[in-house]
Amino acid sequence: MAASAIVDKLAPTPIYVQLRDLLRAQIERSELPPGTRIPSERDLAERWGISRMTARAAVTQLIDEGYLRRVPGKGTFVQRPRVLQSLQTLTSFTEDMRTRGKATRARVLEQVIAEAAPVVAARLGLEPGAPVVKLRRLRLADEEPMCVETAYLAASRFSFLVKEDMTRQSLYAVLGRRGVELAWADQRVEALRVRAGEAAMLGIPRQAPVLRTERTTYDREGRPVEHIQSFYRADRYTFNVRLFRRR
Amino acid sequence: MAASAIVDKLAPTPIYVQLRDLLRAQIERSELPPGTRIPSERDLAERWGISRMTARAAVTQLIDEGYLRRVPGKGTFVQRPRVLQSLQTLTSFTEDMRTRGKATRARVLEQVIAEAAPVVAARLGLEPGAPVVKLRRLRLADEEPMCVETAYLAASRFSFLVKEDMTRQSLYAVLGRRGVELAWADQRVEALRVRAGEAAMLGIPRQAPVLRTERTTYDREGRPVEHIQSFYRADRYTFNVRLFRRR
DNA sequence: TAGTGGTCTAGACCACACG
DNA sequence: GTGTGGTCTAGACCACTAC
Repeated sequence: MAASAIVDKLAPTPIYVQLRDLLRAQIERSELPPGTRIPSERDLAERWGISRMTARAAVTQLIDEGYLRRVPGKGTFVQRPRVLQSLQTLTSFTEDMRTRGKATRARVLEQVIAEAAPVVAARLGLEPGAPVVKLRRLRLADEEPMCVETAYLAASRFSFLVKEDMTRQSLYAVLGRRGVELAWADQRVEALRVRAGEAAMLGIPRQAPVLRTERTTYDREGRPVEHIQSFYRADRYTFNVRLFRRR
Repeated sequence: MAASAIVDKLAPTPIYVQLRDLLRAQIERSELPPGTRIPSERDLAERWGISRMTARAAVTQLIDEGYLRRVPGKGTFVQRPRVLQSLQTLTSFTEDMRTRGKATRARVLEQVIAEAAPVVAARLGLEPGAPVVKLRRLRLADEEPMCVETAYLAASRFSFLVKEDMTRQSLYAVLGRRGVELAWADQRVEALRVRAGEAAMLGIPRQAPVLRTERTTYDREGRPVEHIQSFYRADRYTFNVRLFRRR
């Protein structure tokens, strides 16, 4: 590996970001195959004419991203690629279906301001009966019914949602345009026998099993943003996650 | 906050670990309530007689753990507590039930060396037909059947498992004692109608829905360790996760 | 203007791995 | 012993926020 001067100390991009992106690119192009030892932090520093702490910052981020692994006394090694890429877990229905190569559409069943039921209020950190936007949709993937989804959001912050056209748009996309940055969600998944109303809409037999999910999503400040209850057709949908072990 | 000399520079524990634990304890005891600005990095450094970079290391870890949040130009603030604590997601059945306050026990149905079916082999990175440890158990929580679980592990590495008593022990505990460090897992959750055999063992009616999960777990080196298929009683079990949004 | 986090330097000593 | 990552220091300049 030649010490080409790709890292630019005068550029507005931090040096460690440049080095990080460069190393990541090499790993993804398999120039640094899994198991390889990358240059030591001192080597990297000397090669790029930067300090060791800066080189270390780049390496640390790639470790957090799962590309590298440090072994004290031995070196830093390229990890074998993860089966799914990254922890892209919290996704909207639309994003979810897109990665599966399906086109999505929705039939809006309700899009109103309503009073929060106690459970919903608790999840959203509101008083019971507080006004919430209620958005109930039948969601289709490649024109086939996939799930019935009901979303609740505090009307005090998100009343604009009752005026949006929600047949084509992802709720997350709309929120994103309004500057809402979603950060994490707590989700619960269970199996149920379908109820009559949902059975008809989903086009499945009575008594068929459905996957019910309940999700509360929070923004970067830790404020609850939405609470969503969904019923998925069990014959068309599985829920996939990557779990991490607590150190 | 008095500058009591709790941080010990001569102790074997790194300074930033001491400061991190101290700050985390204050947050968890609500001495630093959500929204509070914690002292600036320079303040912390001066108070504890350490350098700013060291103080910063402590803060950085608490940010990764979700306790704090940096706002450039303003300060570092305590995050509101997360509903479930942390990302302790990848857990064994035993660990899972313990956090719900239930005692666990297992009935071993099979504990043998078998040939890997194609699906299992693919997940474990083996050739079809390669020898695997097959461990099939009925798992009870407070003496009530909760799930039927079948675990597969490469016999080349884990043949010792056929000799372990698996009625009381967590598989993860056994692996841990042998130096296997689990890191992450890919899991799939779906809803199904129960099959006759499992219905009888779980003590639920035919046609009842069950939650089927399939999990492949990897160690810190990224090698697949186990592949597990489980059927959970839908009336007794829900699957909970915390999802994170890709930045 | 003063204070904050974001980045960076050029050193240092330590425990651990390996030959 | 040499090399590795793990930790730590005592400064520095920057962009941003708030007053």
